[in-house]
Amino acid sequence: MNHNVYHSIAEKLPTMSKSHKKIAKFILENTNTVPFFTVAKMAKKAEVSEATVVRFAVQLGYSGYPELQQHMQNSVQQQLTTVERLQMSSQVYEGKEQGIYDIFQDDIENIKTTMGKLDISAFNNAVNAILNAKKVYISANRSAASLGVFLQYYLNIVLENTELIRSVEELPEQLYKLDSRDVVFGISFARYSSSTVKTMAFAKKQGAKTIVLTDNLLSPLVPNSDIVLTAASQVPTFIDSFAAPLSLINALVTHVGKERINDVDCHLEKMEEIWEQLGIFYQKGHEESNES
Amino acid sequence: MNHNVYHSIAEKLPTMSKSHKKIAKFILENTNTVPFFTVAKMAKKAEVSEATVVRFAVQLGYSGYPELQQHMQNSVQQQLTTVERLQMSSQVYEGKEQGIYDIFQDDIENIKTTMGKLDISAFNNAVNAILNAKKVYISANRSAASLGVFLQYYLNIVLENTELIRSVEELPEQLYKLDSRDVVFGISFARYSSSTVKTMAFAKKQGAKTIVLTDNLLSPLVPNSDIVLTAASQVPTFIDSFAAPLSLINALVTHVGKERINDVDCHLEKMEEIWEQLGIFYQKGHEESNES
DNA sequence: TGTATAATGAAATAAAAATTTCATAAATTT
DNA sequence: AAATTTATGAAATTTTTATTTCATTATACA
Repeated sequence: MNHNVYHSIAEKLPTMSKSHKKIAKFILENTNTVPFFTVAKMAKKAEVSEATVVRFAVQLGYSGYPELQQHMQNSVQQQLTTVERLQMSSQVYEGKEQGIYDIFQDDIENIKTTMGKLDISAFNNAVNAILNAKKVYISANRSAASLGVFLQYYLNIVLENTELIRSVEELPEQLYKLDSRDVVFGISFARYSSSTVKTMAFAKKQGAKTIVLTDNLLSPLVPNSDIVLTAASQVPTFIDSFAAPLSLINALVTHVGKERINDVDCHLEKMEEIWEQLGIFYQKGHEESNES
Repeated sequence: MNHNVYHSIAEKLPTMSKSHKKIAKFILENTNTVPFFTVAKMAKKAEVSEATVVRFAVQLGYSGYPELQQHMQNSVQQQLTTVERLQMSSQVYEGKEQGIYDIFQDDIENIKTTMGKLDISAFNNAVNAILNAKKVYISANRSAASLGVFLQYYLNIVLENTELIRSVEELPEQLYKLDSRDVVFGISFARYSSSTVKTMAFAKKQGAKTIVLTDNLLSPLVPNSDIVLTAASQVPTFIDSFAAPLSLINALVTHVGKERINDVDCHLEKMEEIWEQLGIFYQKGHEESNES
């Protein structure tokens, strides 16, 4: 168990006193700044006395505050060296860790590539098309379904008119009344799902506005689309990496949301009420209520 | 005016005395550790006296060593808190394009942060737990459902024993026979879904191995989990950004897959056949076959 | 509800860190 | 090379920071 400072704090959190919890919480929420704090500053920020801060450190098993601080500082230093090492990259790593970090590194590259190749006018067209749509249908299958779920969830919060199509089978019922005021958004990446390809072809034929998110312009989705967005998804393994496409979807949803800022605020408030009534989101304080 | 401490040190280096050069050089070569040093440590490391270290700080224009230290610490914090700064400052984006790129940039930062903070042993434990599981259940709701869908899709290709639980309602039927050889994988981020929290609490009580992917150690999922993985998801908008968590899931699936390399190959071959028969994936040449 | 126990903060004390002093040793100038 | 200036380190001093004490408040227990 290579428990670092923060893990051990988090672990002991439940058994801590009120003030100690305040300190623990503050530390865990500010891991980047806290290692620099003196006892006095820590006490002030966490709204407890200096004595309590010292007792906190001792209770965690350290000889005093300086020792706790030392451990937190090491954590920051490690963090930086890890990132730096990776930035420099090219260095050969030993063992398993290499592979883990490589995947993150690949995703960063994918996002950079996506950013670099982004067609801003296509992006803006997509935002406008979505904003003006009567209804937005999203077609995404297989692994890309995850992207579809994400896009649908947030677009629906903003627009309240978004639906997810999971396969061609359920397509006809949903889409037979499709017209030019609707938008169909297709998402598919290499080993393109034939279901999504067919859906887009159908949508196009019906005269709907079609947007696709895919990996490149050779994708079979392209011929049937009015607006093409591309995102990099290459990693040298058997899976697709969707970090970059997801980031692009983030940007898309954010910009649609920005245009609809007032509507969204209003809608979010309504949603808040409903969520609260249904207990959709976890609330502090209710935590131990159903335990012995 | 963007002169930070290190720039001004580098600038004045040529005019410095012997001992001061020693200090300056040491600082510039150890920007990550030096901000934590006391005068004494600094003196020892740079092989000069404490008095000289103090004089060095004064000569640079600071009131004393603590002020120099303060500036160096700010530098470290800035490195780490691009994301936080954005949240604080809530600067209004000017040009639209900048806003688009900022989102990608934030996601890159999120991935870097996630990478830096990754607990490798927790990661390896998660991989092993999944590999040894009789069955893997994934609990993910709301926006995090997208991550759940992705994880389930790929884990199922590798292991053939993965199921997605979408809400507590369908929980009892799936989980009543849960035992210690099963793994339950919970995914939830700020505004934690109470459904997922409850599911994890139940799983833990039943004695299953629990893994969670969440944003930090204060998450309500943590108390009910054996293995905790954290990923950054902060962007200064109304949505959660899942690029970093997704990247972490990529890494996880890849590593599980690597361990099962032979099984996976074999399984993928079988899947290929099935996919081909069902026409799941798009094939060149067949594209217009069922059109016009 | 009263009692025992634990937790807390203000202030005193101890410890550590930074700064200054001063004698000495390098440079620099003539 | 001698005189002057400048830089340096050991030790003393000052300042800052951490810890302990003790009276008070909050919490748990019976």
